[in-house]
Amino acid sequence: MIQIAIVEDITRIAEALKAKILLSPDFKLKFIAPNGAEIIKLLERDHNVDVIIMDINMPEMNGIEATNLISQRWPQIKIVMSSVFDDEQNLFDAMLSGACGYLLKDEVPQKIHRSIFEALEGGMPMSAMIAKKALQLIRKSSPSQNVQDQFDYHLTEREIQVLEQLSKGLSYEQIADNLFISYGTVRKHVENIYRKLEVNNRTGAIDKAQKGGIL
Amino acid sequence: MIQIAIVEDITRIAEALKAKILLSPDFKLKFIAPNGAEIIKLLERDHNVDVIIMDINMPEMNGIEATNLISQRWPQIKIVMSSVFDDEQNLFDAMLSGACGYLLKDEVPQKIHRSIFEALEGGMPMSAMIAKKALQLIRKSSPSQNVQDQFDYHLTEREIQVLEQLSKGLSYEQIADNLFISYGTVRKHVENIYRKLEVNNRTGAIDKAQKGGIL
DNA sequence: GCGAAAATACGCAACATTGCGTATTTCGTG
DNA sequence: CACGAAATACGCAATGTTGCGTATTTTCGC
Repeated sequence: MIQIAIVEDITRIAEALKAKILLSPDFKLKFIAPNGAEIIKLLERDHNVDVIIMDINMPEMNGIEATNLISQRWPQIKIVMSSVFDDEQNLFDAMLSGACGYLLKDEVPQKIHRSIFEALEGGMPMSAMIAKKALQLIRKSSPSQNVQDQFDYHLTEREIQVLEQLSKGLSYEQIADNLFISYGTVRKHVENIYRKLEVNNRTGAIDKAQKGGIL
Repeated sequence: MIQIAIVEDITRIAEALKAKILLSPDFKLKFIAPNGAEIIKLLERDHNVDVIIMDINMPEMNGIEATNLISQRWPQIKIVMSSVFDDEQNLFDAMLSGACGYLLKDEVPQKIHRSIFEALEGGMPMSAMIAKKALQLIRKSSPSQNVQDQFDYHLTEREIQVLEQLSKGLSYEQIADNLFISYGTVRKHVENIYRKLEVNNRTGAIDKAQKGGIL
């Protein structure tokens, strides 16, 4: 069962979204919050959430700020933006803040369902209009000179997940909590990461991972 | 019925892809071509094709060149790249040539299925690994530096020096040694840095400093 | 189904980091 | 000169990290 949260200030829209999501038996709607501050309070009590659908314009704390905080503190939670705006700046801000996808508000249920699965699989779900903008952005960005083929340190999927959380400054305990494994297991993963990267502390690992294109 | 074409030189892979596509009754496999030159000959006779799944590395005419030609001549045809390579340059070339999506070769049937629909709807279907790269590209080309640069954390010169050394993974003792101050002083600087950046560990400080343009 | 690789988990011990309090000295500005 | 900000410095206690050993369970390809 995939745990979903909706963050949206306009009740009518939140209800519509809820209805669309509940059409599928794969999803459980865990939280509905009216703004960023509220969802963070809820997550502090229980962060067992897979995907958050986040509005951008909200009172109290907007979607960008909230996404910044959440993606820092619980990096394993996937955040998909939902907005009526399809401009470049909002897309940028969303992506920079840690969102993995961006949907416009009038999407049909099937598209929303697919987007949630895509987000979970590490994809980048977007509405057609947004995809067009994203494509333009990628095409505009200059062809990178340093296509320095990354070394393959043979990190496993799980190790990369741990490394990502390490790089955000989370403690072993927080990482264990986020990934639903024990403190001891996190420690073992970290040991293996350090051995593979040939470093002996967190900062060295991050440095090497960033230079090697892992992060 | 959605008309599909496969362009792939390795018979084994082409057959595997064909099998995956034929799992769905929505798709009709119209053409299988071994290279870019061949698919173009076929399209010249009959271009009633909705989506082409195009390999990149092929003899005669590679996928990038072929995509360039096809997207120019039959712009309504959606082209999704398929490759074993997940590097930035190939992604970039593919997007420039007119492809709308990029899949890695080992995708499961459902993902391919979804990707074809997404392509038709104007989306940007990508494998998880590719989505990650695309996200990096977008983030790199960010014009919105001003969003973060607004915040001045009021770090002093000395604090920035300490922060720089912190970010390289040096211990307090090494930093003290490098800056000709005592261990205790380094600690105090670190405390002040963390307070100003509102973090409580080294990695969090580095993360924030990098995002905020301090480092 | 066998075997290898990965993921899970814990204990011990050494060492490093962090938070808080306190205090003195240095330096530039009004 | 007086003031405040910055830099210097140390002690204590709590917490976090790292390295090493060991061990079981799970997953995946052959």
